[in-house]
Amino acid sequence: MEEQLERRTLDTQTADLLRNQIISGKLGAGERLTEVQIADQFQLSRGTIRSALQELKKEGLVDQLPYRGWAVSELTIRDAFELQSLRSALEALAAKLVAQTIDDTKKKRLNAAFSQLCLKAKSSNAREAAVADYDLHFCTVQLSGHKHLFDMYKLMGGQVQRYIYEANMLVENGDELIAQHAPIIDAIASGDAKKSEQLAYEHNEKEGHKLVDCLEGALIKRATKR
Amino acid sequence: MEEQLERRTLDTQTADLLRNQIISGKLGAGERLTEVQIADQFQLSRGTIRSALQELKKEGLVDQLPYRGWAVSELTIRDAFELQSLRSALEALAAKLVAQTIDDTKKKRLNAAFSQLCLKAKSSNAREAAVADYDLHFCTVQLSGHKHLFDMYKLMGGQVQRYIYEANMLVENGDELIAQHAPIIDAIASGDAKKSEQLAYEHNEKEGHKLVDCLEGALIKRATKR
DNA sequence: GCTTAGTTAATTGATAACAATATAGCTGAC
DNA sequence: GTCAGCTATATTGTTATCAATTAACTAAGC
Repeated sequence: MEEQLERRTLDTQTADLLRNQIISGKLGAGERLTEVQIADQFQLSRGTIRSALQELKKEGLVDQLPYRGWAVSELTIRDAFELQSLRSALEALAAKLVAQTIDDTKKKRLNAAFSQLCLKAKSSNAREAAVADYDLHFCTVQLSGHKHLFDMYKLMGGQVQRYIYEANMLVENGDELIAQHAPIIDAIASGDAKKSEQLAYEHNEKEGHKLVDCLEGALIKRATKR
Repeated sequence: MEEQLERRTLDTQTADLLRNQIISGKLGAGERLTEVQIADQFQLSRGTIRSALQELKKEGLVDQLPYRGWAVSELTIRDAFELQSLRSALEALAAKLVAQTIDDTKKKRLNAAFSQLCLKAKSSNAREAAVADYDLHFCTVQLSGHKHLFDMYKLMGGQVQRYIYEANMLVENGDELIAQHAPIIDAIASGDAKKSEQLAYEHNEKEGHKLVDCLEGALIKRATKR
């Protein structure tokens, strides 16, 4: 067991804080941010804040307006669609890789994440179910052992969680959510790489269309409000 | 016509310079870098260099060693394999999207890139052919109109070009290179999304295995030299 | 009234200085 | 001789300051 103790620099800590505020909507889309304002708020220097904002820029959560400041990025329907199609491609690859290297440890972790999803899907609110859904896919990416894939997935994680948070009404039917994921998990656990890949890809593709429909209602108001 | 005039900040310019040096091998894997040394070399301040290095860190070209410095990242066979499989997934998605939205303008740009590949494959050295290969795929990603996909592809571009540069002997046979790509281009131009996706994916998967074999020879020496 | 040049306030771009940390080499007890 | 602890040095982490740029405002000229 590695006692990693994780020394975290101030800029990464601030990035984490701001990221959470954006994902949770506390900082709304389009909201303007200035380096000095955040620096005052956190009692840190501008350089540190600047570094944190640059991190979030890479993740697509804020836009940099040269010499004018920063703004929380807008989450358009197009963005959500694009992110969903990227998830499809990446998660399908992950599913294939996990199936190819499945063992007891991985089965255990996979089942744990799936159980959590079942729990949340049945008893809890839609948003928590959506988060459990994301966690399950995150788990497969982790288990794939593909470092570059994992890094990429994390990089888009903020934006994905953001539209998940926004579109929590996506999951109307918990049982359906479970039914959709069960065959994927089965395929991975049985080591059928081809099938795992195919199912994971199709699942996300289908969800993509539903997502766009769903977000249209939630976002169209804000889009016109500019 | 937009006269974009592209104002570039110093940190991005330095990042570009360093990136090229790493891709071309002028800065070799494992080489140590210090902020002050680079700052002196370019007559810039440490803050600017720091920002540039952080950019390259995101692209996976340098590693940050807390309180100890920076180092050009090692390019392992595992890395090359992972990057190749990621390319497969992303380029397959791109091929599908381009096929779905193909028009005369896109056909023209695609054919131009393909012609360039044919030219380099026949007359020129292997490295230039490999670069033209990369440019062709870059072109499809661009034409897909998928902004997030494009950003991600660019983000891994540095590392990909790096192993392309390293493994220039990969292309032994120019005609084969052309023959491999022709059906993909045809499928895209004819608007067959499903087929485009399938062919692009398979092409890269196959190349992946060849790549690993090829790199094993080139990298194994350096790996033991540590 | 409309345009245009100049002015000012706000904000980042870039630099320089200070603080914290990790590594390596030295010293001395055992 | 070896190893724990100390110290010096190199290097980054963080802060503070100066410079450059933008955008909004103002007023003069037509």
